[in-house]
Amino acid sequence: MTTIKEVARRAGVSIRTVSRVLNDHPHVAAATRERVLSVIEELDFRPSAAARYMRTGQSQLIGFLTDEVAQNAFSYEVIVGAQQAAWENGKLLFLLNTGNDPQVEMRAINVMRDHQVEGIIYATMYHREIKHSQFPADIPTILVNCFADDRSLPSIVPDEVGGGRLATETLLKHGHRRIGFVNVAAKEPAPLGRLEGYRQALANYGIPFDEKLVRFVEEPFEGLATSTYDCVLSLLQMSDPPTGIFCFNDMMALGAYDAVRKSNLRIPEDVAIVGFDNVEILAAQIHPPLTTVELPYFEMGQLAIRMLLGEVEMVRDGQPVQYVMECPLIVRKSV
Amino acid sequence: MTTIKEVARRAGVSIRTVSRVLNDHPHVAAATRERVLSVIEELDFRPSAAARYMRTGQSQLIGFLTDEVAQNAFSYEVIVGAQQAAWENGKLLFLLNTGNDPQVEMRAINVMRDHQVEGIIYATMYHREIKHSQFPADIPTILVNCFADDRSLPSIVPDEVGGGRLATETLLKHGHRRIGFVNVAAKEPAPLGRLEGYRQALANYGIPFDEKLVRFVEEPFEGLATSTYDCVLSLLQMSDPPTGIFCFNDMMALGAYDAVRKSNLRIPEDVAIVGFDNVEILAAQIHPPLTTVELPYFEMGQLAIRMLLGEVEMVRDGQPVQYVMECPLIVRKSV
DNA sequence: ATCGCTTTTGCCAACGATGGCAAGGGTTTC
DNA sequence: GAAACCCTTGCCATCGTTGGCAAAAGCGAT
Repeated sequence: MTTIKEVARRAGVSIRTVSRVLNDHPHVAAATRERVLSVIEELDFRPSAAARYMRTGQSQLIGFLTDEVAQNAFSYEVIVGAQQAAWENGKLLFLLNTGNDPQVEMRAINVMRDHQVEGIIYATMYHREIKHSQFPADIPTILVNCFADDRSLPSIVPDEVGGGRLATETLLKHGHRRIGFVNVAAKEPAPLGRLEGYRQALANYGIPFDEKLVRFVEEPFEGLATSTYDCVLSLLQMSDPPTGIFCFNDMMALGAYDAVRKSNLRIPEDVAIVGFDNVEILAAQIHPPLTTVELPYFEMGQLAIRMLLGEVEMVRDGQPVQYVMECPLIVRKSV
Repeated sequence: MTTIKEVARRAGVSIRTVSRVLNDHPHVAAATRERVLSVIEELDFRPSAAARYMRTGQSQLIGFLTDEVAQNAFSYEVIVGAQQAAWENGKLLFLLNTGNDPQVEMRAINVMRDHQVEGIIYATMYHREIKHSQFPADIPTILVNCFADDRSLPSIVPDEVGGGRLATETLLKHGHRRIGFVNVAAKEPAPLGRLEGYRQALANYGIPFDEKLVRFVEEPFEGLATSTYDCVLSLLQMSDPPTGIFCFNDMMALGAYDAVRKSNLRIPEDVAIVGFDNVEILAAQIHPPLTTVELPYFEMGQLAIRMLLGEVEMVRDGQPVQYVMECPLIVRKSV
């Protein structure tokens, strides 16, 4: 490893002078600067980040914690968004996956502290509530796709209600009046919020809520689409069947497609379908391509970094803020 | 930030003694150790990783570079695998996404050097060849899902040929003798290798290669499944149609499913289908669930770390080694 | 040549940790 | 009772960098 000392020796100047060149300080003769620069170039010298941190106290590091790795690895987008924003600001991202194990989580946070991270981003795979207590008070922390039980930390979450409303209104706008909703049964922000959005949209159009049109699928990942298939089939066999169906996510839309086809109906002519999540690999590939609501993961990651950097406020009126991100509609061909 | 100095002061001992306690050195009286430990606990003190590195020269950091973010974000598994293995060995992962921009790549590598990473892992989203020149010679580097043009760096790649053979033999084992292959048209290791595997499998069973059974789809991501749909339709309309179809990836299998259904045939009774990639969100959800070959991304990430740590050899007979990872078959219901 | 001013440069201390060495104190051995 | 030993502890230098301060050098004006 070449050090600043070696550069100084070769350039025939003191260490201090090299440091000045390195940091673009004034008061260095042009010729000297030139000479130092060429030695730096020649030796391919780069100052040690650790040593620099020691002196300046600026670690330039941001810790990124994730809980489990889910099937919907699309939340990877959060990481990419954060990484990109961090990079643009000269910060580096440390990645730690905790597998949702509280012990690992605690150790991970300690490791982050060891490295004097300037902030921590904690992102979950599913939108959910988490315990606040685990986070150190002395490091700025942003929650992404989750929020603290006591709202004591700033957070960024998707607007589930708005997304549900948007999906439903899309169907309403196209003239559908009987609209089915295949939801999942969990008591989590996503199913709860999307259902609320569904109700709001109906209310906006003056359509009474009909609980027979809302079905709940049990959670296990395997067979999610199959359960949806059954739901949609029974929905279509009603005496007054829906002409539009809103599916909790794109995987489930896959099951809905099968059910519609099985019923010898066409999408979107006979039955329109809207999904949620915009899993491109799925939504863009199935036939016809699925109109769906997108979870703005990339932007959420980006925003988290901006908050840590102080570009966006983290606290308003003494309260940690929660940003509720709009979920845009991705129009394809299923409506 | 509490420092070792503060701990020493409060415990009424010298810095050196605290350091000894921290590093489990002998020659510390039990009572003293106890006292120091309790102060550490009380102050919630953790030694600075940067300062420690300065003295010991052990950064414990590993840089992880990725090129672009592809639609198949499943390669995220590589990162998780690496992260987990790193964590188990007390190492930390730095994540940098370069967007496949050579300039960013160069700067990213420099940043890694600034932080004195002990090694670099470079992972690409698609299996491909890359230029070697960009990597510094003085930092151990492992390529994942790619390999250097001049083979000058150790690498880990999936066994495309073996995977293609496995997929094809799965169909052969189930009695299929006319087997179609929908490939993509690019001259890349994946399509080339899988085709070679397809040929080998046929040869093993003494079946002549029939080029009319192999179709090539142009690459654009949008409409991949649709193009496959057309291919498979024409395959099924042949006078001597295939009873088994091997699709280059799972997205394309989606198109194949549609074509088979359109032809009023059943999967797997009339036509069996095998995919590639094991994109769970897709393969496990479609009906019937897709039998497919898995890309062992997680294991590849893990192995990369093991190589960097010296648990697995990086060089044999003076040559950087290339690990060709077996791609296992995931049996579901489409064969 | 001297003075004063500005520019350029270098010395030294610091950041927070670790390791070599030696000093202090207690115990054992002759 | 003194020498030899071991256990425990502390002092100091060090890692690679930056910043405060002061010294040196250059330069124009007297």
